[in-house]
Amino acid sequence: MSSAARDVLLGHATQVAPRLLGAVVESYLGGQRVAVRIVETEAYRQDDPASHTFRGPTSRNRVMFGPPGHAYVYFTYGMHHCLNVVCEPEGVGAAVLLRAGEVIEGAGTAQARRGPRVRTDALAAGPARLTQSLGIDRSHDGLDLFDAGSPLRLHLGPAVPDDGIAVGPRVGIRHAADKGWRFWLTGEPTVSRYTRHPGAPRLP
DNA sequence: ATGAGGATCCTCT
DNA sequence: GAGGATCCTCATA
Repeated sequence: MSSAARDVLLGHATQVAPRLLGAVVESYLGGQRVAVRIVETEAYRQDDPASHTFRGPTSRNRVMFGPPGHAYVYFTYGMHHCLNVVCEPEGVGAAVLLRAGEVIEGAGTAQARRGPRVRTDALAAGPARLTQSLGIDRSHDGLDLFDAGSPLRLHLGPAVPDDGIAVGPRVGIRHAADKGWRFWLTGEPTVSRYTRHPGAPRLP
């Protein structure tokens, strides 16, 4: 990984999350090339009741405690996978969930994976939709996103100016739903639909 | 060994 | 806006 990328990823998860907006995830999984430009992210870290690492290392979350720049992929709701970029120094359990993006390469492959009726804007407009378009599952947990030989890579772009970024509460969680740890690019049609968890308190 | 719940999505009303 | 799909992971015992 370049020293510039390293500097970005070593930061606090809430700094890294907005910095990943506009970055491109490139997948060669399944022998097909699909690239997605990220438009929505969420920060998760160890001192955070909503994070998988809140109760310490387990076999599932161990890569979140590893070096930054690797993929943390988890399985949820009995059928969905979600992709995170591990951040902060090794030993700290922190990552950024990639919640939504725009398919910019391999739309035909993404469409085939998602189904023929899915609208173009919706191909990767959600964390599980994004992994499905990219062909990601639990077997890809731990991949180095900054290794030139990896079938799954992350390309950082320039930082987006603050006035192009919106901030709000994270989606689908019970705990710490008041924190503004979700970030998205304003005016993007591929941002996921916001569905507040039934048990979550409202923003002040 | 067991049970509850989950960083979601789709379909239908 | 509600409900079901579907199974892994973790906590408790």
